[in-house]
Amino acid sequence: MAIDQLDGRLLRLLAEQPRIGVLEASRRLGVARGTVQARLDRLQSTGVIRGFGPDVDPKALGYPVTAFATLEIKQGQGADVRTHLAGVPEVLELHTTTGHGDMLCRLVARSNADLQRVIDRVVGFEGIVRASTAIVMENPVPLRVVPLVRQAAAAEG
Amino acid sequence: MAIDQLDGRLLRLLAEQPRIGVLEASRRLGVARGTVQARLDRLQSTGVIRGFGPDVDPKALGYPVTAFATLEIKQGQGADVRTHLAGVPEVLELHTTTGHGDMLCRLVARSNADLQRVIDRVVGFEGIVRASTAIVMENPVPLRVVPLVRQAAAAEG
DNA sequence: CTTTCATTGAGCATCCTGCACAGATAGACC
DNA sequence: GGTCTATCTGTGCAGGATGCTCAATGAAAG
Repeated sequence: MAIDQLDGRLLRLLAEQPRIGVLEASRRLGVARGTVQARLDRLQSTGVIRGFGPDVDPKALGYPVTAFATLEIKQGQGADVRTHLAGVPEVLELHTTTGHGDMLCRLVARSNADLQRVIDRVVGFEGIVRASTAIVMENPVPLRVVPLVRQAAAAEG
Repeated sequence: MAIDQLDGRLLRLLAEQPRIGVLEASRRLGVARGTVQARLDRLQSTGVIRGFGPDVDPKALGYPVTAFATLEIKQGQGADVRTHLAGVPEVLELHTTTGHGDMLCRLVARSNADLQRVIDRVVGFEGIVRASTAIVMENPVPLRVVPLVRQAAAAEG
């Protein structure tokens, strides 16, 4: 579970050049091919690397609008709401949280007008008491893990 | 930019079996290898597929706590705040939004106590007026795009 | 009808993968 | 010191995949 420097370098290398193979990675890192293979296997079996799924851009799929909705849930309706939201394709992510709301979800839509339709569908469920939506205008920091990987590797010496 | 059924099936296949190659994909989809190769090239050049970066789990890296922070920014300090937050490794994502706050960011931390340190670092910047944090308890719907891909493919006939 | 484009199937040389093996190195432990 | 375990290294091999090209087919568009 601990990440050492070599793991960190490997992860960063994969993040920047995802299409390189094990052999090429071993050359860039200056280690033997078997080592890279073993590290990769370990990183995957320990769950550090969940997978190599394609990183799909919703914008390019025709969903350029992103929003975050904070939902307030009626007591005891959590499970039903989760099931309901999981059935909405435009719900990309759902978290239950502490704080003012009970849930936070990430939505996408084809347009601002379409966002209304999505929100109506999301909140059109009896377990949801209230929803407040924040539309994303800019995304100065896209989802990233490289800085975290660097820090985790440094922490382990 | 439009996604047809074959693109949709290819994307879903890649999402479920990320380690298969072009040849294996062509077999599963029942099309020629060159077709898969051409589709993949097109999906990447049009930006639908941003890449195949490793999907790293912060929890496995030692950061099991996730939180969302809504930030209120002093007028005209946006650029500085963005730069500041981009320099914090635990900030995985940052959006500027409409609504009650001005920015929304995703944080991770090593523990609830560590989260305090992260938040202090995040808000320890003069451009930030106020911050409210929601700690994630559960993640019933992890980040996903497959349902969206299915819908986008269906919409294009 | 003609043009255009995507798909197909084939071939080729090169390269990579998965696996195995023995030797070297380092740390933990008694 | 001696021993054990784990990791890294360098090597080899067979099988398979990749990137590329080509001509032919088919279908849709003008």
